[in-house]
Amino acid sequence: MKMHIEFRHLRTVRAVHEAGGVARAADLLNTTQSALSHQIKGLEKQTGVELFIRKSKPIRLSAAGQRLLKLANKILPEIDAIQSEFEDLRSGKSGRLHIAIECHACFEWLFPVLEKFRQKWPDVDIDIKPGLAFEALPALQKENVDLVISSDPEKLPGITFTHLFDYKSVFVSSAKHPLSKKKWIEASDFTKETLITYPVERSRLDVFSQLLIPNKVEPAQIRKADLTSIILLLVASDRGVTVLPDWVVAEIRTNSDYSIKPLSKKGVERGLYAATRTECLEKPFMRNLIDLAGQEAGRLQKSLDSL
Amino acid sequence: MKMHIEFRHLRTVRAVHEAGGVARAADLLNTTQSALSHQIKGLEKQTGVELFIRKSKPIRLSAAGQRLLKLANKILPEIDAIQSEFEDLRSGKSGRLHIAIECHACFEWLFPVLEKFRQKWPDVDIDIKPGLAFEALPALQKENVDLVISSDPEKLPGITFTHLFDYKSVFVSSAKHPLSKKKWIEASDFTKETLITYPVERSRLDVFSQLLIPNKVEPAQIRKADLTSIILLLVASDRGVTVLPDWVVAEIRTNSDYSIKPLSKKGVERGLYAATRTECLEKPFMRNLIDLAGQEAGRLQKSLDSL
DNA sequence: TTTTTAATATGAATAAAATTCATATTTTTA
DNA sequence: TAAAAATATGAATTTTATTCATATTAAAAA
Repeated sequence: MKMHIEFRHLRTVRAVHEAGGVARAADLLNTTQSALSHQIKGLEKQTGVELFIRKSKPIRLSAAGQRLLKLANKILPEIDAIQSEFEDLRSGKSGRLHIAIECHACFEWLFPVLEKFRQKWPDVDIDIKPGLAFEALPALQKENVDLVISSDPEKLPGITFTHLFDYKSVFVSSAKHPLSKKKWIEASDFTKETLITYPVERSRLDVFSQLLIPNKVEPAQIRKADLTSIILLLVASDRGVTVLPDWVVAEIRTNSDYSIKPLSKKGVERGLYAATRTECLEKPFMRNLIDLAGQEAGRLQKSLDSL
Repeated sequence: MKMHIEFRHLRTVRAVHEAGGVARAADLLNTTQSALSHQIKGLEKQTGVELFIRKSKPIRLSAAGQRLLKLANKILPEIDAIQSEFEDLRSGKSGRLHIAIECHACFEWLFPVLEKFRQKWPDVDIDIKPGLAFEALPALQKENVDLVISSDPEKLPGITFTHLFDYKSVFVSSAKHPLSKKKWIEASDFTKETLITYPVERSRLDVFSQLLIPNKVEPAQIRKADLTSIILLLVASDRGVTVLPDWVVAEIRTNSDYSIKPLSKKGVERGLYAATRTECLEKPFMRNLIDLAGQEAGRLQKSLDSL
């Protein structure tokens, strides 16, 4: 008295209808006539309703049975569909790729990479999660995101950092700016300057973490801007100076309005990494994304060298 | 490796989501935490997909798990619905009432009965099956129909005939017709007449089965018409004569255009029966229909007597 | 941190259920 | 009416699901 309607029953009802009889349905379902007979009997007992008309010999569906058939035809394709979705997931054709970015400027090179990726893996659910730049790595561990772009590799259990490329952080000012006379820029040079940065915590800005904080220097003023193009516009009109990755400023290298100088005598060089859960590196689309990122990095590098 | 997705799994996924955790879901489903844990594990093995994120402690649905939840929310209400439909069927609140009518004129009194019935049993699927007047009883046995209105009760296994009412077959002609002079009409009176009948086999027309065939009389001409009102129209304009049940002609009794006479000296009296499969008499709606038919018959009888 | 507590996982035993086999019964057809 | 086809049934068997006892793991508290 506890049995429920199960998918098995729906399949049986459908098969009996389509094959026209229990015996033929049994062939269709690779089972025995007896099994189906017991099954139907059990279902009828459970529901308390006659599903088949037994007075005719290949048995036919009763009105109630037809109602059940209707349900079967509605429901069974749905699980077939989800099974095949799961098959895509398992084979790595589809999946989730939710990304957190620690480094704000990275949008610049990430978007073209994602555009290529999207065309190749249309079934992968791509998203960029805003607002968790600081807790990006815990979020990665907790499977809230699947990929973190970071400059600070750490030893974390279950997390793998894949090196993408290296870049230099460079100082940018207007060509008219007094500091443009110098060969390189030191921390102390910022004391009297307005520094324009992305609106994120200092710890995530190379100019602070690599230069100003270690040297305990505070700029005269700090001004924040979202977009790289706006930062550059402000710099061009001499409202302040900034520090950006070299591949960001590649496009303005030939522009005589700007002056670009290394930070400190030996330069500030940093690496960029893709952090993923180690097991996710198995997934073809994940490896492919990291490959594409590496290729894009190579392209950027070449465009820098050629200038 | 052969297990399928089952309703059980959908219920579990839904419960784990709603209760927020396996242990609480187990309470909800009146089972143990262990059972659900094994269940989930089996399902994940089957689909090859991680349905839950286990790194957080009340475990959460993964992207794939959410897909499954969506399916569960779509499918589970559907079986709940069908279960309650079946419950209605079992309790006799709903059901199928497909009717075959052997006697063509019976539409006249059946329609008002069905109208009352329909209001009382809105969930019963009523239909009148045309075209199987002759094989009505076999169709009843084979469960193609559920009720047959018949004048010829037979002893058949599994079939019960319930008497509804008796009626007389009466002769109708125009008032100007020569036969309207007679006290009653005999078979031989038809020899020179045009007889107007419903378009069905002779065996199903009382005038033939009860009078003309036994007396081996053939009318001069036969003309067929579908509707009682058309037959009466033709009779009024003296295009022929007809034979109808007394309750059909009740409404024209007071109309001086018509003459109504008994068939033969002692009259042709017949019974009308509701034939059903014996087990269907258990169903409340079936008994009620037969009751309603009896009441309607009583009403007809009264309207005859009062004239 | 370390400890404690809550939540989930697991293996073996048990319980439940579905399927098969052999055969009986019923319906249809020749 | 017999033969053939289709379905039903009971008991044995196999498969599957659940429980129990306990281990493991993640989160919360100290």
